[in-house]
Amino acid sequence: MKALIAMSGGVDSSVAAKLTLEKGLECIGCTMKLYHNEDAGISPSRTCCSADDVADARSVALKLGIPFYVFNFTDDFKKKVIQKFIDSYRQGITPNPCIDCNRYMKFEKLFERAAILGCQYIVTGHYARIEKDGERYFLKKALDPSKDQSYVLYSLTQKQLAHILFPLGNLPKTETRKLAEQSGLINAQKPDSQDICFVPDGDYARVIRLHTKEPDKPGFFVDQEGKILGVHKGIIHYTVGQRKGLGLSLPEPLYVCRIRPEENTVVLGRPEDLLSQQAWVGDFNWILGERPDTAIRCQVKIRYRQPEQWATATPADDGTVRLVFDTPQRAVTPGQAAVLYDGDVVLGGGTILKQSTH
RNA sequence: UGGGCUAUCGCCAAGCGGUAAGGCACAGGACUUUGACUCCUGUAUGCGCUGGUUCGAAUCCAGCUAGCCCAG
Repeated sequence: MKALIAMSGGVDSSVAAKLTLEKGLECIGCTMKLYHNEDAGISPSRTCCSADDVADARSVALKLGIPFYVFNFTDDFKKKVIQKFIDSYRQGITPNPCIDCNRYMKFEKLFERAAILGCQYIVTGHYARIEKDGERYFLKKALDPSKDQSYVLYSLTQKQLAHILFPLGNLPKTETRKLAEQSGLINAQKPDSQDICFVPDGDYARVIRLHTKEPDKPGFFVDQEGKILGVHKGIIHYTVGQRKGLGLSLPEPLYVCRIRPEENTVVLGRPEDLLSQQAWVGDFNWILGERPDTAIRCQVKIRYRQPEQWATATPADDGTVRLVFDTPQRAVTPGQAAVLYDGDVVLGGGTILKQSTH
């Protein structure tokens, strides 16, 4: 049995490779080159993170004695992830590029390469579990709840799950580092990755500007009644729930409640104005492959790193799902993923289309 | 031009003779494989200007300057 290991150069995927090897599978290591430095507004000559990350991955592969390849996915990444990221912000919605990267790069493009290389499995360093029950595969949360990444994997299908291994699903992060340490892996103490990979300095608006070549389009901040409160820098700079960076000094902090691209306005309000009882979710993937006939009770995660909330989910004929939360939720944000759970099991997920106060 | 009021950090604003609260904004950090939220830390040797009274003044007094409101 052969496995293709997606190695980012970080400690997690490195240990995943090691564990897969120890399991007796024939391993091939690889790193996806996803973007050029110019796409991220970094000097082409500068050997930034991505180049170093490839070097780390290569070093680990060498240490483990497995072949190592670099796949150039820059064209697809630009089309499927960066462009969607940009389009989303310009439409006033807030994308989660990591989810798209998983969906289109790791579990689509990489699957094609795995097939070509004769690999039955794709291995990644995600903290999540896959369990088989009869003919069905269940995607479950990681054993270590603090590192659980099942949220970003909701788009996986039965077909994909049958060919994926998550060796870290049962490990606490500390254990992963310990294993890396014991194996003498170069990146055992490397900090966890964070921020958007193609936005190294956190200034995502700069990257959007870089690609669109368009200047910011200032507009008005308005309150709930439509009264003008000030001037904003352009809607791409804001997201629902945002408080900081508005540049307004008012008697109390205000938050972004909604973004209206058609008017180029940003609506501000108080914390209570951010609450939503309902949300509609589109582009929905039911992991087991079939949509429930009736409404179901479940727990829902409406953003990464936020505890699940009880809700009733009603699937509609058009493929969307309506969520009614037991408790109104703060800053339900269009563009973010809503992922449904039944305990540890991921039922499915999709993209939040809109929310409603009542 | 007469009469009245007000002048404290980028914005709002406490202070009322005893040695500059607080909120917003901003900066840095923590958290984090998205954006946010949240949390922590920091931020006026100086209170429109110039003098005076006092052991001591943002706080009292005088003049000046600026803005606002009534008269005109």
